[in-house]
Amino acid sequence: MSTATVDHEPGLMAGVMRLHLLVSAQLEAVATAHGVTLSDYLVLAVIRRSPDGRTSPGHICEVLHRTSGGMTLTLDRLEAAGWLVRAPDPSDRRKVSLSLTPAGERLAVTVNRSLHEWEDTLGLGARRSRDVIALVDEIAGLLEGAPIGRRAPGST
Amino acid sequence: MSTATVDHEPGLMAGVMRLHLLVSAQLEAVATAHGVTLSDYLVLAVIRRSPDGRTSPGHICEVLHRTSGGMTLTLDRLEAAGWLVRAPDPSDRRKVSLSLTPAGERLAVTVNRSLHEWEDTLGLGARRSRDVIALVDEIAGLLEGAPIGRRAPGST
DNA sequence: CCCATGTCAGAAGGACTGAGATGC
DNA sequence: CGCATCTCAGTCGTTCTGACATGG
Repeated sequence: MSTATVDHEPGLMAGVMRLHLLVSAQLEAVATAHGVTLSDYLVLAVIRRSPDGRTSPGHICEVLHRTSGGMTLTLDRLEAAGWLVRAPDPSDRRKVSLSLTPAGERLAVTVNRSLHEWEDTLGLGARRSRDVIALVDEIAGLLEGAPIGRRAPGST
Repeated sequence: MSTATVDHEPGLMAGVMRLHLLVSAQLEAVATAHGVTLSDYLVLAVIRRSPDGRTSPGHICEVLHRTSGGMTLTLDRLEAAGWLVRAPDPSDRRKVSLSLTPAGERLAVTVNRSLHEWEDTLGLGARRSRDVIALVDEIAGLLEGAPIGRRAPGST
């Protein structure tokens, strides 16, 4: 059985899993405290952080790994809630231009602030934070290059 | 309005979010490659890592932040798939004792191995890993003590 | 009698698939 | 004509809520 793997530190996966669960629960809790799911907030956040505060459904699908069919439903819901509006894109009339309403902007900002407060709660000092950021970014970079979890561009 | 917060490194939450999304997608991908969802795998994993390879539904609910009603359904599904069995607990006849079947054990081991391979893929050296583990454990510890996301014990 | 554990039935909410409309 | 972008209709799998049966 010489599977010749690096000897597995018996705690990394367990730790990753534990952290993943914890982070999931808490991010979700922060968002729902403001009346949105984390998924919905992420859609608003993507719009907010796009150039001019505008993007297309397709772009959101790529960023959040969602299908276009599903995204239509989500956008319907968010639009009905008065958090975003759809407008025709002048440059390419196949596209739709999404932007936040004032209420959507407020919500996104509020949730974002809560998330930052949650972050502060952890009590990492500024210096610690910098190390963590570097590590987080490094690992995120590795993951983006990883073989698993890539998406074919043409998601129906 | 001197909210006196630590000045927000403009990247931590973004990084956490990005990492969270990436990790979610990849853990899910690893699990589904073996024909289970991550959620289902986690149930199997909790059983496997319990003393004597046995636990109760209630215990799994606590660990995974799930409701008992929902857990019943999940257990029904996993039992029907032949991955676990329910048995009466001799010491307390209200309880149910869950254990993996050989097939369930095999599946859990296989997925676990894939997760470790995924971890190796990242190419963190053994030394790096140790640092990451320490950090992960530290942050997980902080989160477990955090105010948000606690669960009342009596989840119906 | 009260609490704990688990199950059941019903319902909701979210997301996907495949087909189709419109425009480039 | 082929491709891209988005929408629509139908469906599915997962989880929750609340009521209930059983046992300590």
